Parts: sequence; structure tokens; C-alpha cells
Amino acid sequence: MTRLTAWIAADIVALTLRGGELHVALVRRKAAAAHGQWALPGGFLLDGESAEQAAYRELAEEVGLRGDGVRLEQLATYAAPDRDTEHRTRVVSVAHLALAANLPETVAGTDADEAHWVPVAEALERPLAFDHATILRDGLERARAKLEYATTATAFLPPEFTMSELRGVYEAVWGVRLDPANFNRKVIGTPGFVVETGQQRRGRGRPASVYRAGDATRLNPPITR
Amino acid sequence: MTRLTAWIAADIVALTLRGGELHVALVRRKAAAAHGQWALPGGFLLDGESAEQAAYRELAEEVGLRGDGVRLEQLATYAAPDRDTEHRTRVVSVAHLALAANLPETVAGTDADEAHWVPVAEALERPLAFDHATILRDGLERARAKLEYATTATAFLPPEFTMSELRGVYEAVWGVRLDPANFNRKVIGTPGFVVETGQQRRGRGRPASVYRAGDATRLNPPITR
DNA sequence: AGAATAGTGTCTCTGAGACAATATCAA
DNA sequence: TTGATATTGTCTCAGAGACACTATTCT
Repeated sequence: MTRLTAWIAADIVALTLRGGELHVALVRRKAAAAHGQWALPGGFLLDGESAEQAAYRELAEEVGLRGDGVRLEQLATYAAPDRDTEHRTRVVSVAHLALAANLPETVAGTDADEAHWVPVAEALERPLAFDHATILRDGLERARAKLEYATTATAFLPPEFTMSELRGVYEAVWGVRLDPANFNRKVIGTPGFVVETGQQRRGRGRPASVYRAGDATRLNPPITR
Repeated sequence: MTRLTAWIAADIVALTLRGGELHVALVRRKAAAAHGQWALPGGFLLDGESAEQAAYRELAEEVGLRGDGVRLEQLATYAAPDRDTEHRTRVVSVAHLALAANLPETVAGTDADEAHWVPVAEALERPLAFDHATILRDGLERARAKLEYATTATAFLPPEFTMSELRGVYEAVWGVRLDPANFNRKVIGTPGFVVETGQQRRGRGRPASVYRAGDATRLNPPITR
């Protein structure tokens, strides 16, 4: 028996909304392994770091996303022996899912602009390093599933938002159109999903009420895709 | 920067039903680390092994459970720096959830009877090695959640079962009583959840129809707890 | 006024849950 | 027959979805 020694990577499927379309952060690899290929942002755990800490650090370093306003959760771990043929050491990736609002600072936040926000449809076509295409697909499916039974949609939005914007998150992530009337009732009818601020926002038509995210984290009953 | 080197463990929350009560497999540790303490079954990945392969191997070695009839899925990964203070090397645990039918062979299957099936209520009280108490809680919550929207309940049963037995799985895992009439309709009304074999089983009262698991894996709409 | 967006009313249909009623066996 | 378990019937209520309608702004 030979006990395995491994390096641990924290990789991130970072999603945001830009112009009503779902985007994922991709980087061009600078390291020797898979050099120049497109990949998910991420990197190796350092001494004393947890996987979550490493994920937050890589998000800041590579994507320029600060922790506040980013919702991060563990996705799954990829440990197949042949997933990284470029190192002699086994590389185990603890993948994370990060949901972020596309705040203005985000775009220009990083000193070297390593990360690019790519529309997911395009990212799915593009060849990615290692098994990152699989991780991306799993992350997208998790994000889609979570909208059904959790209040994570608000993570894609700034602190204050209108009902149309919230509905826009669902429509962008699921790729469907939702009835504004029924969506409105559903959200309002779920205690703690959103809180009315009393403010209004004026645009092309009738002004919209402005909401903030509430305390609730679970949707019961869920919203069906 | 110091890149981390780690050992990878595959640990397993193995659940089964015995006498209408949910049990989890626990082992008394023989290794030097946490010697003599109660722990979840599991062990280190060997060269060339994936996490899933290691989990299946440990299930066979420590619990005497052969792969067929066991449903295994990845649960989460535990990588905190202080989760294992007994080794100098970082130990990262890829935890798995295993659901098994309590077949007769299971009980006496292993040469050394290392593993014990412990009622979950009791296991939750017992001090466990490392962070295994946390992993156990997470595994239980996952198992409970999965029954809502997936057909995993059949994994707790032999290939042929009655509707009462299937209902018993839900009642044991959720710790609630369900209306037999409504449960029956709900299951029958979900295409592919179960398939009638045409056989009957006789017990104390009216004979029950015998079913087999169907092709479906998801329940839509879900069964609510 | 007309277009655009926000939000309400209302109807229908499905499914969950409570619970009564019937079916079929063992003892 | 009685008791136990299985299965079907029936009623009510909540919520999803379709869609007509009203409200309030901009151009």
C-alpha cells in the first residue's frame, strides 16, 4: 500500500450578471501547468489555510472580488487520479461556487486584469484546462437548482433592487421567461425573502418599489423552473 | 508562500435501517491517531485511487458492505487546518454518504467485526474522533433532504418491497408519521418511482402488493417533510 | 395620447392532506 | 367474528399559472 500525498487546489465557479446575461469568471493560466489555457480561477491551499479561505483569497487576487457581497459555498471535490496529468503529484480540487453582484468596482478591481467575465454559453463551448469544463457544468447546475429552494438570487444583485431585477436573475440563470404578476405574488408571499424599503425607482414606465434582501434563506414552497 | 501537502481521506456516513430505526456505521479506531475512539469508517486514498473508489474499498474492508446494493455519493470535503491535530501532515477528508439495505449478509460480512451499526440518536450523543460529529450531522441532513426530491428511499430496501416498507423508510429517516393513503397515491402517481411486480406479500392484515424500484431518480413535485 | 413598465384581480387546475369507507387477510 | 393492514373515495384547501385589468410614469 502506498498512501497518497496530494496538493489541494481551491477552484471557483464565479458567476455574475452583466447586461441581463449570466457570466462566469475565466482566467488565462500563467503557471507552467496548462500554461496559456483558459481555466477557472483558483490555486493551491497554503499552510494554515482552509479551502474556503483559499477560495476567498484567490477570488480577491485573480478576479478582484472582495469577500463582502460575494456568496461562497463549497460545490464538490474532484480527485480522480488522471484529472491533472501535468503534475507528478496528485492534485485534488475542492471546487466552490461564488455568486456576486456586478458592482462597478468589480470590473477594474484587479491590478493585473487576469480574469475575464465570459457569457456562460460561450464558456461552455470553450476548451478549459484539466476537468474545469465538468466543474463549470456542475456549478451551473447547482446555481440553477439553488434558485428553486433558496433565496440566493439576491446574491446576484446590489443591496437594493426592484422586483424586475430579481425576476431578471431567475430569467437569466434559468433561461426562461417568468410571468411578472405571478412572480411578484410568489416573492411577496414568501416571508423574509425581500423587505420593502419604501423607496421607489423610476424608469421608462410606472415606478417600481425598491426592496432589500430579507432574513429568509429557504423558499418553502419552492419556485419551480 | 508555502504550498500545502496533504493526505486525502475518504470517510463515509453509512446509513441503514434496522428494525424500523435509522442506524449509522461506526468503527473503533485501530490506528495510532485517535486510537480507540469512535469514528466514521474511512481511510486514506492510495496511489491511483479516486475518492469514490477509496470509499467503496473502505466500506468493504471496514463495514463488510459490497458495492452492489450500496448507493454512494459525495457529501462534502472537510479541510480545516485544525481538523486533525494528531498528524503533522494536513488531512483532508472527502466525506461520502452511503445508503444500504440491511441485508442479512451485511451483519456478519466482515472478518473482523470492526464496524457496529449504531442508532443515529445514540451516535449523535457519542463523542467521535476529529470532526466526525459534524460530518455525521451533515450526512444526516443530506439524507433527509434527498428523500424529498429523489427516489433514494429505495436504497434502504431490498430489491423487492411493499408500500409500507417504503413508507417506513420515510418515517424512520424523517422521524414523522405519514398518512398511508396519501403516501400510496403520491408514490404511485410519480411515474417511474416504483414498478409493481404483480406479487403479493401476506402478513397480519390484507396482503400488500410488492414493488421494485423504477427508473426515475427525481421526484417532481417533491414529497414534503 | 400612446408606449412602457408595475402591480392587482380572478379563474382554473393540480396536488396535498384529512379522514371516511372498503378490501382481504390471520387468528 | 375481530383485529390488523392495504387500498380506494371524497372533500377541502393552498398554491401555480394564464391572463385580463388597473396604475403610473415618460415621450
